[in-house]
Amino acid sequence: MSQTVDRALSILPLLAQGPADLGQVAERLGVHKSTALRLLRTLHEHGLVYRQRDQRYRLGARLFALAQEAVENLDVREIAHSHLVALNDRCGHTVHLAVYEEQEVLYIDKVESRYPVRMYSRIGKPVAITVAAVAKLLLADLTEPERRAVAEKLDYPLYTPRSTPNAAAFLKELAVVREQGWATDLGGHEESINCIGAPIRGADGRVIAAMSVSAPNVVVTAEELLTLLPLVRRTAETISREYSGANRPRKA
Amino acid sequence: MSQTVDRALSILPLLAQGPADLGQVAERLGVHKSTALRLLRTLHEHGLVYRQRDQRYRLGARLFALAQEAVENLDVREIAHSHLVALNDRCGHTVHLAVYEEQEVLYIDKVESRYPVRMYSRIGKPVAITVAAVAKLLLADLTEPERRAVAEKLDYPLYTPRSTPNAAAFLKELAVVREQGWATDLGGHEESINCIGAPIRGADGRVIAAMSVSAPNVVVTAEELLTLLPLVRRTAETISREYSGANRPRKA
DNA sequence: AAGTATGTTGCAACATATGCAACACCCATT
DNA sequence: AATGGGTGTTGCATATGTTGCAACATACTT
Repeated sequence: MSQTVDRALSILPLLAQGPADLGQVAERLGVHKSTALRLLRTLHEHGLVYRQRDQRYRLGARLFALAQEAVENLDVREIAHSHLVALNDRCGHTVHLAVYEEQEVLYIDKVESRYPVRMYSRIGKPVAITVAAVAKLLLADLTEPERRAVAEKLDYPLYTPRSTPNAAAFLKELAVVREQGWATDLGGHEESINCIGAPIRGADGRVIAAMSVSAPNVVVTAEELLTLLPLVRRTAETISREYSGANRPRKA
Repeated sequence: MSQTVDRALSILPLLAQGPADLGQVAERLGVHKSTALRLLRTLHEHGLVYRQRDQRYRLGARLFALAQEAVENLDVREIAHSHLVALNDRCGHTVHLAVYEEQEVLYIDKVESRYPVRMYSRIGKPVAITVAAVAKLLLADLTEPERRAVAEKLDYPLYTPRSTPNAAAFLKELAVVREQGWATDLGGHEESINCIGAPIRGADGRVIAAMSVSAPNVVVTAEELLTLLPLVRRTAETISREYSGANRPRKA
């Protein structure tokens, strides 16, 4: 809606891929060098962009501070955290918390496994949306037309042979998840890693976040992991209740 | 340099303090509602701002993704991480890694203490710059006029009676740190927590990052903590060497 | 049903962002 | 030393894009 701002903001994802110099930025934006310079300067003044000693630009530190403050404003996270830690204490595996926003699912909290073999993931990283247990839970709660719209827009990368192959399969899986109230990812993202997850609901029953427990095959089999399901669901329900209590209906 | 972009970006820190509606944003920006609307829409399209169900705006999820990618581009962090983990394995305490950028010091990595009593800190959070060991190390490496300029611009909050009280004391402390090549924070931020830190240097000898080990009094006394100093310094030097190797002088 | 608060749109007037061309600078190369 | 290509930077005239306005929606109160 605002061309100038639009151009300026387009610089950020561009720099996220790695440092770039003025010429590169200008070229990839399709604008004159002097224009790019002025946009970069403005971003710089706000700390979103940093100029390295070789003159190239990269993303700036203020970005962290902002992301930090943003995450601290998410009350689900605050409420959930201690419960996630408690769950990790009991089972030892990696615990994740994720939300859905603007067609993306992303982790907003994580408690690391106590086992030496850890899976790679990171708060803030977009989740593999077609296979992750938390993604299924969050999308399953959308209305039917929304689900279809999203499902059709997605790519279905075959991380493994067990990955969700296409929109039809994904929609079917979402229906199952919606019905049963929990979800799994059995080797769909990485061959040797399994997850089980449960939804966290607001006072109105809508899914506002999802949590999961992940563990590699070498530590526990999928069957053993599934025995944790009741515990995971109970934890999710506890968080839901606490969240609903804190966020009274119709009060802002 | 660009008024429009400047205004748009000013919205972000504003929203960092909490959700706000259109009117509030417009007022605090000093522009007309319609202008604010268009700026917010642009931010929204880029995912930096999210519109909650009560129509209010808050910071968006893309911000995390960006911050995440930003931190992954910092090669110091990548190189240092395994060494920080190893250090934590040996001593058990919380280990931090921090950098200086644009008048701010911030944590870019952290390995949690193995002890049950943990200190509060978070990657991305700006560091208490006048007292933290890592901050002293990073600032001590600036040129004398730079140090003076920064020292005079800072506030000196008295977190505890042992906090650095003013610019003069801070500059004196920086001189000491610069001389000895390591730094401490003995109860300057929180009464019961002590830290020791060491600098990480690039190929040209300049300090590019700083690391520290922190532990509360109830776990180890300050004297005991200081016995770890040689280990901390060795770790910092190892990281420095590796970093200097990876970043050859005058290349890229 | 009228009234208030909020978000939204179209438009005309102006301010502002734009590309250009010229300049400054750094470091290779000869 | 001097030349040349590469980069980043500045001033300026043009017109493009942004602005505030006023009118319109819409939702929630009284």
